[in-house]
Amino acid sequence: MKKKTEELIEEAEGAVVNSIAETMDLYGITPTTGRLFARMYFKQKPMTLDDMKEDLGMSKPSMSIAVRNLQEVSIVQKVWQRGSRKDSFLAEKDFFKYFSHFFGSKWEREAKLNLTAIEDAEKMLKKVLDDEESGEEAIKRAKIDYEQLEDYRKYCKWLERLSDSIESGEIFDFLPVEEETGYKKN
Amino acid sequence: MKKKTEELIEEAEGAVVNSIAETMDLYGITPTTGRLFARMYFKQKPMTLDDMKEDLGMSKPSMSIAVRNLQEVSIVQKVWQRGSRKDSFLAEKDFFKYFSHFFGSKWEREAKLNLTAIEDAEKMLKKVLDDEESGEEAIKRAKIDYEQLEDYRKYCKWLERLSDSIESGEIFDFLPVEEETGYKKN
DNA sequence: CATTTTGTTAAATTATTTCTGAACGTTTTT
DNA sequence: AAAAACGTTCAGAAATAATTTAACAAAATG
Repeated sequence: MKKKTEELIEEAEGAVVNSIAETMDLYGITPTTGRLFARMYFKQKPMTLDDMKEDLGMSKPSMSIAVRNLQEVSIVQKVWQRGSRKDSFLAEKDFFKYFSHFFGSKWEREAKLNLTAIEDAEKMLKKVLDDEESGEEAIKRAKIDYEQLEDYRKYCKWLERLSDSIESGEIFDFLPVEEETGYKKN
Repeated sequence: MKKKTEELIEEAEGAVVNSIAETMDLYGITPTTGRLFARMYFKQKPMTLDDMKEDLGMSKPSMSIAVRNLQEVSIVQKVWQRGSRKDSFLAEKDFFKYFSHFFGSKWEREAKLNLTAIEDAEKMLKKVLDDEESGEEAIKRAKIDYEQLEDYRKYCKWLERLSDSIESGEIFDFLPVEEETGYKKN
């Protein structure tokens, strides 16, 4: 029954593949990109575009795009394979690194984007506040907005620091990876 | 020039609205849902569906769905307004709470989903490993998968703890919200 | 240097999602 | 109790996004 056990393994992997793809979907990763990563996660050797194509039963351009998406969030790496002149790719197996890369880069980008928008907005609001001809209502509204944005700015700054401490691994000092389940340190 | 200052304020808010909507999009929040939240963020009073409809220039069903999405991640709340029998909604202005609710619930869901998939998969893999008739190759593969899944499980457990410490606010002990920029504590 | 291999881009098709007006069921008002 | 107001569901239309085939450009081979 060699066939049976192979099937069982495939089914086991399949369950996790579905789950990983579904959860990645929660964060805006498109389904096939998610599925590709999950499949790669179970491979012990680097995959070429042709491998992926065959594995997922999809076209090569689709795989090209999907793998690029994964590279962009640094959870898949291009590796060099002697002998083959095809590009080869390897998935990140350490989910802690996965987490760091994925959220680290997203938060960093989020913070940067919003900080510049906040700067722009605050400049305009200052103009309103400094303008003699601004109406009372406008002044009031501008003031409220400005203060709110200052709070928002603090959050963005915090996000940046969070991002740093994620990428540096510092966060694992605060929240260590426990060795085994069932034990509690305190 | 009262008109001018109003416009300037609108432009200021608009810049941040765009930025917020764009970053929410990064995490799988649909554009109009993101835009709705961002607009609500700048309102000092609760909004009704009709307010939203007018504010975004969209249909009421769209607003109904969008606001439901926002409620689901706990960044918008239904509030009671005396006098009106329409439902009123208020956006979360504290982005730290926003962060907690948003990622807290997502991570929790992610962990739960994957943990059950891992359990299922491990059961199947055990069957393969215990089966006398399993081929050598199958055994090897099952073993590797099993060990990998154990690592993955540790990550999911960690995610659960992270989620807890986020929702409890404990994380702010580790990474405090700094009062002002430019100062460093150490 | 011509030929083959490989990865990406472009255009067209297909599938999916989003949006709206209409219909519906509930609740409130009169 | 009838009428009006309100929020949601539904079906179809419109807009987006994903996928594929075909064409292309770059690089390696012989």
